[in-house]
Amino acid sequence: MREKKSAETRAKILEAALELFREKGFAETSMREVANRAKVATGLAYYYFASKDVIVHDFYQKAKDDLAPLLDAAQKGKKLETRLAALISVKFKYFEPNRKFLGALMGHAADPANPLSPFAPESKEVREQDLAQFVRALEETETTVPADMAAHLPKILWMYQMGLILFWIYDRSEGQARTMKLLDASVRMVSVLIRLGSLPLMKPARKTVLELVEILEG
Amino acid sequence: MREKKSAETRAKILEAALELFREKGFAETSMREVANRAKVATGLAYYYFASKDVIVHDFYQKAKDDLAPLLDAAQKGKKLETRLAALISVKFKYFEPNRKFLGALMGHAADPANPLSPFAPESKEVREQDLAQFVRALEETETTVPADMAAHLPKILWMYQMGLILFWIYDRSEGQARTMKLLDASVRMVSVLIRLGSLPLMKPARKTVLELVEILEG
DNA sequence: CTGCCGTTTTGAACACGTTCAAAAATATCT
DNA sequence: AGATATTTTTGAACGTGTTCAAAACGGCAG
Repeated sequence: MREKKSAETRAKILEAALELFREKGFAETSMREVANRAKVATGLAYYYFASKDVIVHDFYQKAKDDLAPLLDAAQKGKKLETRLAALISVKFKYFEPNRKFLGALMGHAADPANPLSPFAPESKEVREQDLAQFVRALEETETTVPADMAAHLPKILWMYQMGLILFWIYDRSEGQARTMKLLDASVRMVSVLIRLGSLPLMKPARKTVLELVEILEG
Repeated sequence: MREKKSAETRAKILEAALELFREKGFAETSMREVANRAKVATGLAYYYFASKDVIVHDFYQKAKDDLAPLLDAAQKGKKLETRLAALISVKFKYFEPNRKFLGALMGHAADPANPLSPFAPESKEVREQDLAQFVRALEETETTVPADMAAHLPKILWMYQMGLILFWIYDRSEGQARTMKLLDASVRMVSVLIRLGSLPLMKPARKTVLELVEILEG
C-alpha cells in the first residue's frame, strides 16, 4: 500500500507544480509554493523530483504521450504543406495553456548541454517520436524526395518546426496571429522549396545544402 | 575628486566580474565573489550595477567600442563572401576568451523580453552598429541587390550571423573547427543565394521571402 | 505486541541574487 | 571651521533553489 500512496504524493506535487507554472510561469514559481499547494514539506518535492527542471521533463514526457494520437489524426491529405501545417498546429493547440511557461524553458533551448533543451539527450525520446511524424508526412504525401536528400529532410523539417515554435512562444500578438501567418506562408514556401529542389537540375544546389547539413549535425 | 574615485571603483568591480566570468563562467560566479575579488562589500556591486545581468551589458558596450575599428579593418575586398567571413571571424577572435561565459548569456538569446538577448531593446545600440557593417559590406562589394530586397537583406545577414555565433558558442569541436567549416561553406552559399535571388526572373521568389521577413519583423 | 528496517516526510540549513537602512566619506555652504 | 547635504560603502536581511540529518511512518519477523 506504500507504493500507491507514494505515487499519489508524487502526482499531487507534479499537479501543483504545473498548475502554478501555468498560472505564474516557471521562474516565478518557487518550490516552496509548489510544496505548499501540494500540502507537503519543501524537501519532499526534492525527494520526488531531483530538481525544479526535472518536473518539466515529466511534463515533456506526458506531452509526448498525449500528442501521439493527436499527431496521428493530423496525418491526412496528399499535400505536404497541409500535413506540415496540421502537425505543427496540433502542437500549438496542445501547448497553448502552457505557452508562457514554455518560454521560460526555451530560454536554454539552444544549449544541448542543458537538460531542458529539445536538443539534449534527455529529450531524445520526445524528439525522435516527432521526427518520425515528419518521415511519415514525407512518405504519405505526393512529395518525391531525391535519394541524396531523403535522409536529412525530416530533420530539416523538424528544425524548421522548432524555429516556428520558438517564434510562437515569444509572439506577443493577439492570439499569436503573427505566428499563424508565418506558419501559413512558410509552410507553402517550404513545400515549393522541396519541389524545386528535387528537380534533377538542382543536384549541385542539393550538394551544397547537404554539405551544410552534415557540418551542422557533426 | 569624488567622480574619478567612483569611476575607479566601478571599473575595479567590472574587471573583477569579467575575470571571474572568464575563469568560471557566468552562472558559476557569485556576486559575493565578485565583490570579494574587488575588495568591496557585496552591496556595492549593486550600487554600480543594477543586477548581475547589467554587468554583461557593460561588457557588450565595451565590445562594441573595441570591435568598431577591427570591423572597419575587415571591410576590404570586392567579394561579399570574403567580407562576410571577415566580419564574422573578427567577432569569433574577439570573443574567443569569453566563449564559455557567452554561452550562459545566450541561454536567453531568443527571448526579446530578456535584457541580455541580442534582440532586446537594451542591445539596440550594439545591434545597429553591427547592422551598419552589413549594409556597408553590401554597398562596397560587387553585389547588386534588387530594390525590393535592399531594405531587408542586411537584417537577414545579421540574423544569419547570429545563428553562426550561436552555433560557435556551443561548438565543442577542437578549436571550433566545425564552426569554421560551417562559416566557409555557408558564406559561399549565402553569396550564391543572393546572386541567384537577384536575377529578374526570381522576382516572385523574392516576393515570398519578403512576405516572410515582414511577418518576422512584425 | 515488540522490535526492526527501509521508505517517506519534515524543517532547518547553505549559498545564491538582490534590497535596504544606516554608517562613513566627501563635497558644499555659512 | 563647523554644520549640512550628497554620494559612497557597508553588512544584515529577504526569498530563492537545493541539501541533509533526523523524525515519522508502514510493513514484517519474532
